[in-house]
Amino acid sequence: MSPEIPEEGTKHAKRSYHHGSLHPALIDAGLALARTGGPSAVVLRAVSREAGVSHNAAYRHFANHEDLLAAVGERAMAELGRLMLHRMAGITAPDEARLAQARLAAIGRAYVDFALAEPGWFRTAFSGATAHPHPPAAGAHPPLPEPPPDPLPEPPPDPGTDPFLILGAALDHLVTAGTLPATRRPGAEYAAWSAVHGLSALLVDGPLRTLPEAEARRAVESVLAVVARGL
Amino acid sequence: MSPEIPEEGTKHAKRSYHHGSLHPALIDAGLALARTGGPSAVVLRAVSREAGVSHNAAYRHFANHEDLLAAVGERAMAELGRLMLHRMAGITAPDEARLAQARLAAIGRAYVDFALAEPGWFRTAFSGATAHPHPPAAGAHPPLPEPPPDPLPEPPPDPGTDPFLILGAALDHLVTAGTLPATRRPGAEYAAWSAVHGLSALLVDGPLRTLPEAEARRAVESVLAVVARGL
DNA sequence: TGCAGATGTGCCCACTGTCAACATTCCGCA
DNA sequence: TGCGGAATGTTGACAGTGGGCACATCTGCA
Repeated sequence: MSPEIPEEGTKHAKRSYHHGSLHPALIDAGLALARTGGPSAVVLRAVSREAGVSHNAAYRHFANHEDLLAAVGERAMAELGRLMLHRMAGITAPDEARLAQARLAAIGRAYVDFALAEPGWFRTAFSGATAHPHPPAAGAHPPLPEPPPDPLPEPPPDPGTDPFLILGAALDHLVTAGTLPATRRPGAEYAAWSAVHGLSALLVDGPLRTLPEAEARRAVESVLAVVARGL
Repeated sequence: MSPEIPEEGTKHAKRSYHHGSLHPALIDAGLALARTGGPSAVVLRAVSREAGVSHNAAYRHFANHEDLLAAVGERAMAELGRLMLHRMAGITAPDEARLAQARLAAIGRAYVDFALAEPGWFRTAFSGATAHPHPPAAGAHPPLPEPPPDPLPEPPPDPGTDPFLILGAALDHLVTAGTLPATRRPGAEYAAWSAVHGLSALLVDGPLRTLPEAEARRAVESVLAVVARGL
């Protein structure tokens, strides 16, 4: 209304009408809000406010609220993938077979640990409409062809951090190490992923939410053991 | 404002100021809304409208929106349990061992089928704060002691329809049939439940949402096979 | 230099959950 | 029988939400 002087940069130093990089700034702000409050905290207006911009500015970068939430969820998913990779990298074993097994268990543990340590991000990662275009994939995975460098503004945010692909690689390793019969490889990710994701969901949001820490730990190991035996 | 004649019963016949049984009516209305729209469709005002009552009337029966949603979720959960029981009842087998195995598979299939057939209810059942007081239960389940008939207005809505308890009974059956070593019984529900719940969540809301029907079927069987082998 | 498209702002709307004040009805007790 | 308190429903208001529109401001390219 009144021609008040707008305080000259309320958070970000140089900002005169044009933010410069609102798109990533909005995602970052959303990620911060999602971390503590889950997907429902990723409120368009709060995100815009956090980015030092009026609501509605976001509509220049995202089609709608759902679109923004999906972008934030994708980042949260990548965060999960990053933890899986990190844990996997720290594993050593006397032979290839045991290495492959230990790695599978490690990424499984990482999955649940992430859900428990960052429930806000976990919920957000799976709340969005992040419709993975995972094709049937009932066969073997070639090592990430990724033929056309599609001209999207955002390069697919680290294709290496996709939890599903990380799991697939771990299962492939199990095959080459001779631990998993090749005939059982197709579809194996469904069982492994489902078990670990289900436990995470039940512990974070579901009826197992009240399980005491120690019992939860035991449940994780129990689930991992069943999967290892059953694959 | 103006003293208009209020149409005399807009849906339920006799209703003059007092509804008579608003509490269950609200839950029923919520259940109907949840079925098609999931938990986010269980809107306080819409539910009240559906029950033929002004918004805010619900506050005489539920502490807040979350409370109502939890009640609706509990009913949706019971619906899931009902399907599991129904499917289990239809199973026959030449001997006890195979019967127990087939039953376990049947309730697992029922779980996923329910999620796929009634995604709205499935989401609602697990969205609410229905904090099951499932204690550690790492031991054996005595056959539902249920000692004090607690004076709650709502008798625990059919204790027999609790999916978790149904699963526990099926696993117990596996033990008595000699298929599952008793030493492996503790914690077995975690693996079984997690696998089936995880697959459901991934198929309904998660990255596997775009999986074609046939592939989804295959994934279910794959997951069930791994669990059966791994338990 | 000028102007078209990109980006950000203000104002508006319908809708939501929740609160407080009020109206109506029911039930137990005299 | 009657009456008063406790349940139960209603009305109106509030702040906060996602979203649409017109307009302001800036940036890059001819």
